[in-house]
Amino acid sequence: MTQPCAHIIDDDEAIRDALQWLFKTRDVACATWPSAESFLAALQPGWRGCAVLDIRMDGMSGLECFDVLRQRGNQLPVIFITGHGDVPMAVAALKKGAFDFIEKPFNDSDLVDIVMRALEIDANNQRAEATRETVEARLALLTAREQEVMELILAGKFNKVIADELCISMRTVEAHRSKVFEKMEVRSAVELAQLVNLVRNRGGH
Amino acid sequence: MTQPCAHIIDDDEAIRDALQWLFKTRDVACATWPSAESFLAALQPGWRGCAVLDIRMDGMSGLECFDVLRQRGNQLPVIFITGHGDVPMAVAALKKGAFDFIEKPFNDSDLVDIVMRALEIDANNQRAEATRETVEARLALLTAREQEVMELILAGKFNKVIADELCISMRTVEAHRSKVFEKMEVRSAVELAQLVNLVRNRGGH
DNA sequence: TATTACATTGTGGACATCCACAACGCCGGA
DNA sequence: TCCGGCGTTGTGGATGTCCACAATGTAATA
Repeated sequence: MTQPCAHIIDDDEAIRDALQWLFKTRDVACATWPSAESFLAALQPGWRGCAVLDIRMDGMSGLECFDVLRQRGNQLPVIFITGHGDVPMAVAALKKGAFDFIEKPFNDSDLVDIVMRALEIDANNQRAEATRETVEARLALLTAREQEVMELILAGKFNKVIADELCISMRTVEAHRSKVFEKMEVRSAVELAQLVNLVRNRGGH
Repeated sequence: MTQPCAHIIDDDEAIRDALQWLFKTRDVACATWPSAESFLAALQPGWRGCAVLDIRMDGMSGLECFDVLRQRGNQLPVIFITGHGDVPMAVAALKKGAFDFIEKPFNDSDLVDIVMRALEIDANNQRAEATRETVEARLALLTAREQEVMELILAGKFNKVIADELCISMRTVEAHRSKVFEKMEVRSAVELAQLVNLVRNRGGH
């Protein structure tokens, strides 16, 4: 079973062990990985928690690992750790969406606090993603025509107007409308709008 | 008239002049301020553009200036510049919502690029804010009762159900509903939902 | 005190939506 | 070739919404 945990990715065994021990004493579940490659190879979509990622590692660097993670569509909060970081690197990492960026040596309690905040954020993300996926799944059930009708419903148009625009009878629109409601599991146009707005809108940071 | 411009805030006159010249040659409108205090004293809500803020200044620091700006509800993109920055400072600034954080000496073209991106972002924000304010203004016209009814409409409930929940007649609900539509300038419950969702939802970065 | 804003309710009709029952043509897969 | 999904359309009725016309009571304000 995959419960939320902090994934520690560092090629230095001493640090992995130290962090593992640190998190253990603070009751934070964690897993350790000796390289970016091993972590990415094991990673499953659906893993929750966060990643504590060392930047300078043999093989793939932490920064590259982060890019791959995001390319795979994984939105896990990532906390970078580095002993040789500079301001431009930190700025670039955060602007790309890293959760935090700290330098060694760091204060243990600070790291734990950051990780716990990251875990909280991820728990929220999980709820949002679950909702999103549910809605997307329902949307996927709609035929092209039904989606077309749905858009016009969401624009607040009357069946009569929709019928005119699509050059079909009002009765047909009603049929599609009914199907849309059924597949989307809503009982009114307003509920539909609320539901669809859950997965749209939230764009453009 | 206040057109979008880059506000350069630096206590070093040589730098102000240099940046002003730089922006002028790149056709980027700008204004200069010799201190955080002078900028904040002149600042009007509604000013658009971005701020290029030196961190180390006599009197109020750039970081403090940023905090005051945000406390006032101003969302202008802020680009920090510093000659003595470190990673934690940069990280803290970005996590608080700074647009960018660069070190001196910096490449002129880089700064111009950053500022131009900031100006773009701000132009988008302006549109979003304008919409938001329009909707908020309409919402403010609603009486308490009307808002109450509106919430139930947005929940997708029938007038009959709303009447039961508020212990009033269906006719009264219809009257409120009508008033809500009129004041919100929409013609259907779906339009209302779309409009209100523009100002809700977009929370929780 | 007179005015105004607000919440409340009723009647009646026009219009829109929801729904059950019924049917036809097209197209792709078994 | 037959079946099933899909888009299409119709009828008719129950239910919900929109709106004009009309009215009453309360509270705050000018």
